[in-house]
Formats: sequence, C-alpha cells, structure tokens
Amino acid sequence: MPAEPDPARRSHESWRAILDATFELLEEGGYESVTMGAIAARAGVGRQTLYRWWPSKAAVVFEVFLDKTNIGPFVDGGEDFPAQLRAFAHGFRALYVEGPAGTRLRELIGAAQTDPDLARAMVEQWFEPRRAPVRNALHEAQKAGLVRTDVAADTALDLVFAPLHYRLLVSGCPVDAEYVDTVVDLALAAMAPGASFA
Amino acid sequence: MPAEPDPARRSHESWRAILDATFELLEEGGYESVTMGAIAARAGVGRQTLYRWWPSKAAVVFEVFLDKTNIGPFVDGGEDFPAQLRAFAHGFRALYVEGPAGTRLRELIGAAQTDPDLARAMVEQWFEPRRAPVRNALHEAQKAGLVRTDVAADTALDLVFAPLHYRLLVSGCPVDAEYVDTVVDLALAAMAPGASFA
Amino acid sequence: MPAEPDPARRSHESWRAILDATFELLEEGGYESVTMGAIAARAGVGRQTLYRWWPSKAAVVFEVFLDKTNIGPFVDGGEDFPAQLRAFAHGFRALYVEGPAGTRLRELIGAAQTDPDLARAMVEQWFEPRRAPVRNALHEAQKAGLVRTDVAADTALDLVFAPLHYRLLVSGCPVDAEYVDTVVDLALAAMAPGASFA
Amino acid sequence: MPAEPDPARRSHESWRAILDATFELLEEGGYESVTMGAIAARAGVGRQTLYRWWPSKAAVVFEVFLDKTNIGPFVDGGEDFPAQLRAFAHGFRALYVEGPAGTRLRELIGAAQTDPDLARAMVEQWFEPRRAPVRNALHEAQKAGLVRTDVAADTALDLVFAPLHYRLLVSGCPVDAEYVDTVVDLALAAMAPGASFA
DNA sequence: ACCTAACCGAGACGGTACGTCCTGTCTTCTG
DNA sequence: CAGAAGACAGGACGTACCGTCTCGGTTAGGT
Repeated sequence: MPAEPDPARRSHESWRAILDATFELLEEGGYESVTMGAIAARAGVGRQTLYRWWPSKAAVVFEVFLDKTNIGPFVDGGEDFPAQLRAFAHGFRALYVEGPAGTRLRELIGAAQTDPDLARAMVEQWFEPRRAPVRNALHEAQKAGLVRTDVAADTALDLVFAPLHYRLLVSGCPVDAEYVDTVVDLALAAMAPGASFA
Repeated sequence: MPAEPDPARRSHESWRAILDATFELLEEGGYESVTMGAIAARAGVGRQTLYRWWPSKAAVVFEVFLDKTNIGPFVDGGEDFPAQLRAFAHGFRALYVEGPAGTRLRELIGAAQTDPDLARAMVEQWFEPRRAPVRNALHEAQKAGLVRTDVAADTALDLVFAPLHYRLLVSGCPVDAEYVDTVVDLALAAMAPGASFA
Repeated sequence: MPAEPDPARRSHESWRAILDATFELLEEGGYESVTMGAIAARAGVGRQTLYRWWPSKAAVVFEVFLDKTNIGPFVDGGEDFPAQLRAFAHGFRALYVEGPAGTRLRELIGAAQTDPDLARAMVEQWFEPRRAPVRNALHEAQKAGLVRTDVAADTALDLVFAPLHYRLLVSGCPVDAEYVDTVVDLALAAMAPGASFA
Repeated sequence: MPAEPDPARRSHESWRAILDATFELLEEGGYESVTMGAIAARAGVGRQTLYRWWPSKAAVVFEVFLDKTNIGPFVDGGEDFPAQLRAFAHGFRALYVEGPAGTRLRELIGAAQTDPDLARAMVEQWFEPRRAPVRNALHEAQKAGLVRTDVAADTALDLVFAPLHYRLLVSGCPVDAEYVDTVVDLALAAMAPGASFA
C-alpha cells in the first residue's frame, strides 16, 4: 500500500487532461466554480486520480498556472540596471498583472492565505524564480557602484514587486504602464547611492 | 415582508452575540473553521438572523475585524512629515501586521480575491480610512516643498503601504521594525524633491 | 443541535416522495441498483434528509416494503383451526412469496444478515405481527383440545412459516399452492394430539 | 489472451494465501469488512489474481466456507431412520448453525439473495450434498414402509431443514438441542404413514 | 539453451457510492 | 410578532471499493 504513489507510473494522458480541463473550467467560470468533481468529470478521470497527485483544488490550479504562464519575464544581461529593471517590471505587468493570468494569480494568492502548503509552493516555484534574476542584476549593479549597498537586496526588490501586487490584491487601482514607470522611477531614486530625504 | 430589514428594529443583543461568537471562533480555529452555522449556534441565534444582516461569512468576519481593530494608527499633526510617516508605519505594523490582526487581515484579503463586495467594503471602510490621513500629511509636505510634486500621491503612498502588505500576503518574510524603518527611509528618499537615479 | 431530529417537523411531502422514488427504483432495477444518492435525486430531496430519518438504504427499503405490503394476511376467527391455518398460509404465499413482494422480502432478509438493526426491525415490525394472530389461533385450538400442548407454540408455528421462507431464501424451489397445502397438511398432522412416529 | 485461465498453472501458494487471508479477515471483522483489496493485500497477492480465479468476494468467501467446513454431517447407514434423522439434525446444528460457521452461512445466504450465481453454487455444492444422504435414508425408510409415500421427499425434508435455517436467518431465536429434538419429533410424527390432523 | 506464453505482485486507472459538511431558504413554535 | 430552532434542497467534499489495465519479473513448457 503506497503512501506516496510512484510518479514513474503516472498516466501522462490523465495528467494533461486534468490540466486542460482545469484550465477550461477556470476560463469559463473562474476559480470559485472549479471543483475537484468538475475537473474529474471534464477530464474523464476518476476523482481518486486527482487526490492521488494533488492535495487540493488550489494545488491543481497552481500547477495549471505554472503550466500556462511559466514563461518569463527575463532580465537581459546586456543592458544597464535601470533599463533592466524597467523592462522586467513592464514585462511582469504584461504577463501576470493584466489579463487572465492576473486574475488567476489573485485567486491563488487569495487561497494561499488559508493554505500554507500552497503559500510555500508559490514562493518557491513562482515568486522566487522571478525575483532571483532581478536580485542578481541588482547585485551586479551594487558591485558596479550604481546601487547603494546599505540596504538588503530583498528590501530593495520589494520597492518594485510590492506595488505591483498591492494594487492587484488590495486597492484594486489599475496597474498601467504609467504606474509601472513611476514605481520604477521611484524605486531607482531610492536605490541611488547616498539617496536620502533630508 | 421587508426586502430590506429595518435596522432600527435590529436586536442589539444578537448583534453583539454574533460578533463575539465569530471572534471566538476565529481565535479558536481560524477563518476556515468559521461557518455561518457555527456562528449562529455559538451566538445562540437563528441562522436567519445572520443572513438577514450579513450577506456572507466574510462580511461578518470583516465586521468583527472592524469592531476589534478599528483603532488607528493616527497621524500626529504636530510633527514633521518624515517623523509622521515613520510613526504611522510602525503603528500600522504593530496594530495590523504582526499578531492575530495580521492573520485576520490576510484571511480577509484572501477571501476578497473572489468576493468583489468584500473587496469594495474593505477598501472603503478600512484601507482608505487609513490611507487618507497619510495622504493629507503628504499633501501638507508637498505644499511645504518638502516632497516632490511630480508624482501622484497614491503612488507615493504605495511605496510604504505596499511592502507592508506584500510581505504579509506574498513572500511571508518577516515585517519587523528594521524592515519598516528601511522601507520608510527608502520611500522618503524616493519622495525627496529632485530625487532620481542617474 | 439536535442529535435526534423532531418527527413533528418532518416534511410529509419529502417523506412520500422518498418512499415513492425508492419504490420506483426497486421496480426498475432491484435492490442492488438502489442507492441513497439515486433515491434523493429521484425524490428531489437533499441527501441529508435521507440520512436524517433513515440510517441506511436497507431501512428505507424496509419502510417502503411496510408501506406497500403491510396488508395481511388475516386469520378469520370464525373458522376451525385447520381451515384458518390453511387460509393464512395461502394468503401469505399469495401476498409475500410470489411476485415482487417476495423479491423485496428476500433482498431485505439478505441485507438483514449483516445489519442487526434491520434484522431487529423486521422481526418486530413485520414477522412478529404476522405470527401473532396465528399464534393466537393456535392457542385457541390448544384450549379446545384440538392441538397438542406438549410443544412450544413458536416451534409449532415454525412448521408452517419456516418452509415458506426456506424455499424462498435457500433452495429456490417453487412455493406453489400444492407445496403450501402439503406443508399445512404435514404441520397439522404433527400438531395433532398424540401424534408421534412410532 | 486466455479468456479462461489455465488451472494447471495456478499458483498453489497464492491460492492458499488467499483462502487463509480471507478466513482471517472474516474472523476479525465479519463479512462486511472483507474486500477484494483487503484480501489481496493480506495475502500478498495481486488484485488481478483474485479476479482471475473468482468472480466476486462472495465466491471467495464461499470457497473458504467450503474449505473450512466441508466435513459432514454424515448419515450412519446402520441405524433406523428416526435415529439417523435425529443424529443428522444434531450434527448439522453443531457444525453449521451455532458458532462462526453459522455466521458465515448466514452472511453467504444473505449475499446469495442478490447474487444468483452464488445462490446456484451454494445449492449445488453445499445444500444439496447435505440433503442427498438424508433423502436417501428417507427413501430407504419409505421402501421399508416406515414413512408415508404420499408426500414428496423434498417437502418432507424441508420439515427438518427449514426450521433450522429459519431461526438462523429470520427469527433469530436460538437453535438449541431441545429445539432440534422437538423439530425432529414433529417432523417424524408428520411423516408417519397415515398421519393426519382430523 | 533459448523463446514465449501465461501467471505473478504491484498498483494506477475510470468510475460509483458513500456519509459528512456547509450553504442559503423556508417553516414552525415560543416568549 | 420577532427570533431561536431547525428541516429542507442542493451540492462539494474526501474516502473506500470496484473491476480493468499495464507494467516488470518469474516460471514453465516447447523448440
């Protein structure tokens, strides 16, 4: 009796059918309308097959999210740091904040507030992989003396990442290109060596 | 048959019993463990009474949140803007980010991702009342020439509000006093007139 | 929270709908095809309503059985005991052994083999009410000196009741009128005062 | 692809392990607790091996029943018919009515009510082999003029077999030695040549 | 000495029924 | 006559089995 099933014996067809069915259901009725039973029925799959490989509907939806949107944005190594940061922020907005991906992201972050496993998985498999290249670029800029070094990198990164998500999750204000530009401007201004208020 | 019940005839005892019961249930088992039925049973109240005055469990929990935490922080008019902003940010952290209120806030924002009515109510009754005094202080500082005027006030405010919530909702990193101080420093640096990267 | 629901508040419409739906399902596909879910769906009733009032599908089916077949046979007080016993046995066969009622009875007795509550309910609400009038007639016959008194009444009754059920449940041999007549003849012969083998 | 598997290649170890595992499970939790999966797991056997050789759990349990209890009772040819019948009835009670064998027999007859294949198998492989020697003894007694010949042998046999099973399956009354003696007395009285009520 | 066919353990699969839980509405009884 | 009590229809949940299937490994003839 296998407490943990053998991934080698997993049915690839069922896997795909489940991801596709879940995606369709999300498009049709949103996160709330998706149920484990509906996924199984749509995919032509037994309910047990779902529960064998995923602990919850949130986990399935997150895998669909990864499957469909795990595509960037990327940080071009050739540019200077301000341009890299700006390009990344605009790319992030385009890919994940506006449009269906933004809705999915909101719903998943929402579910993660009461699902610690999902929260951890999202940080490890989605948020951190997107922060890491920006952090690297930031470190390079620090080495080059372009960015102040008296502030933790992750705190500095939050200056860009946090506003993008805050409007999405909390204030509902639009995250348009102008907002992104302004946020990047402000973040860069704050990161400049010697920047201070007084 | 009143489509909309008459608030004047509302039973004050039931109201209080419901809020108290909900608070207890939240303390005991968290948001997930709260159900409309459990609230009614604990409060010694009919289920209909709940549905008459609140549209959903989220609405009840939000009212409990307001009832228990609608207490500040305040912006002291006498200080200079940097000190006001810093005091506000630390007060916000102490009241709403650490401790049970932070958990409640997370859960409510989580629920709001799939509940537009709740999202709207939270913005109007909770987030905006906390942003407003800071916005006013910001405007005063702008008039005094202490803060740049080429950036929308709400975007500037996000530099402080967003990181506080981002770590709470997304990254799970601690929001300690040092982090708050650094974020305020960076935000102020960005807001300084003429601040820029190059 | 009522551990035991209040029969006074029971919905008569649901009750009838459940019994009717169960009867239809039994007619259509037999005992095996009946499920709690199918009953609820057919009756337009919530699953919980079923579980509120009946502990199992067997209990529902038994109530349907009582509802549809709780009609006799009767023992005519005016006749002599042999005629009474014979009439009863034929009536019993006609009502409960041949036809759909026999199938239902078989299925219920089958289920009762692994369901002690059902077994007890069937004895108390169905078998005993049918044995009692025959036992009374037997006692009258014993008082009149027509039947031996050196044998327990229930043992004597078994001479008639047991063969009817035995063929139904075990041997599968037909229980036709001739068999009933012969069994009654033999039982009466055995009950005659002074009857013995040697 | 063999529609019918080759018994010659059957694994004797698996066979025994299955029967033993099933017996253990029956002892531990009764018929209801036995499942094909549990048998396979306990026996260390693949599920397919079970389905290859038996059509259902009932068939396995019946084979276990045969395996463990297919031992009698026997009819001693040397005695006179009444003594033979009485000895047989007491032996039957001791072996199959009281104790675990009685419970197994009840459960199997119960299952047979909705499983025609099992019903047929039980009649052929278990009931009939036990009736046959008694029927033979009865025929001998009829030839010797000791038993009436105007009644079908199987009907006469039912006078003894039916009450034993009736109490087991239906009324739940004890089938003790006294009951068996009385039933045999009554049956013999009924079988006596010329016996009748009037 | 190999080939191949069938059995074997193992366990994932598509399904179905289960019994529980919760929702939001409706009805009844009671203070 | 307001409200507590709770029955109701509906539906998702996660579990347990069912009977089928596919996968390697082994075993036993048949070449």
